[in-house]
Amino acid sequence: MIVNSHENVIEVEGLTNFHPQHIFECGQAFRWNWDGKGYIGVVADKVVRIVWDDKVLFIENANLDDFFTIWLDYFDLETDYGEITNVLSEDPMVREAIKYGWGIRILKQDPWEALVSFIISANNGIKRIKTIIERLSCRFGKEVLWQGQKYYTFPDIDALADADQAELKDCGCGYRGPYIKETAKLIREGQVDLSLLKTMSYKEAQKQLLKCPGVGPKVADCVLLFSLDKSQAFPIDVWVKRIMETLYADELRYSNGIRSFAEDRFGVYAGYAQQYLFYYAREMKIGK
DNA sequence: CCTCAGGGCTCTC
DNA sequence: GAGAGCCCTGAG
Repeated sequence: MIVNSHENVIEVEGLTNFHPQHIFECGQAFRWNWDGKGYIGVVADKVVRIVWDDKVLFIENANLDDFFTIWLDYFDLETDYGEITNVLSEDPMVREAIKYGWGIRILKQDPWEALVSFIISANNGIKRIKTIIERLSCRFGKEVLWQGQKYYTFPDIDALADADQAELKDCGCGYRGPYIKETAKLIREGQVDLSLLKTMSYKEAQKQLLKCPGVGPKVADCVLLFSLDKSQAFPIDVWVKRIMETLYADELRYSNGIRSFAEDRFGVYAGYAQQYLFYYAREMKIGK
């Protein structure tokens, strides 16, 4: 991996297993949007555009300092996905799924943003999730300008802890409004300390997250996988449930549920396997 | 126009 | 542990 920079654009060469569409449209993050040239996203207080030409990754509006403090980690560029896909390919089902979802990377998002985002995700479609998060950011976040366009940071904890229910409702949160506000208050009061969760075990961190209203096993697993480096998390949504019951019907008959089966089968790579399977299920419209 | 499902959770029994 | 109900919106 060779990194260069000029005129506020980072160029990363020698990268493999990087497919922007699969990364940004697999439902792990909700603030990346295609603008005709690349994917524009807001991470912390930075707006960047990601352009990929099959050889070089361009990160526009970023300097070298940002690259090493933010983007290297955010895009999980130091993880060897070749090794992960090799190991997972021992399972013929996942090997097939990887054909469709190759180039996925698990983004290392901010835990607070991931927590709120996946509370919103409950019983909701990706399109509406994105709309709600944009409205929340627009109303409660801070404005960031880039190339004459306005973007908004994700709301901080105080902003949502102090939000009016009516405002949350206006943003389209529906019945999740109270969950968001109560979760924000719980974190502000220190009853759940997100900064400690990375150093905890998967099970301990999961237990903490489950204290938050609106957070059940699926949402907790998403937060653990997408923001807390818990690669053994295996979020089971309707898509993953369907694809697992389709692909592993026989094995599941003799196992103690999907979660337990995935843990045994995929181990610490369960989260990666889940991403390939989720993408595969949606592409193939399994069960539809 | 209608019905239904969507990266589920909470509450009740 | 099983089941109903849930804000709202896009898809059919």
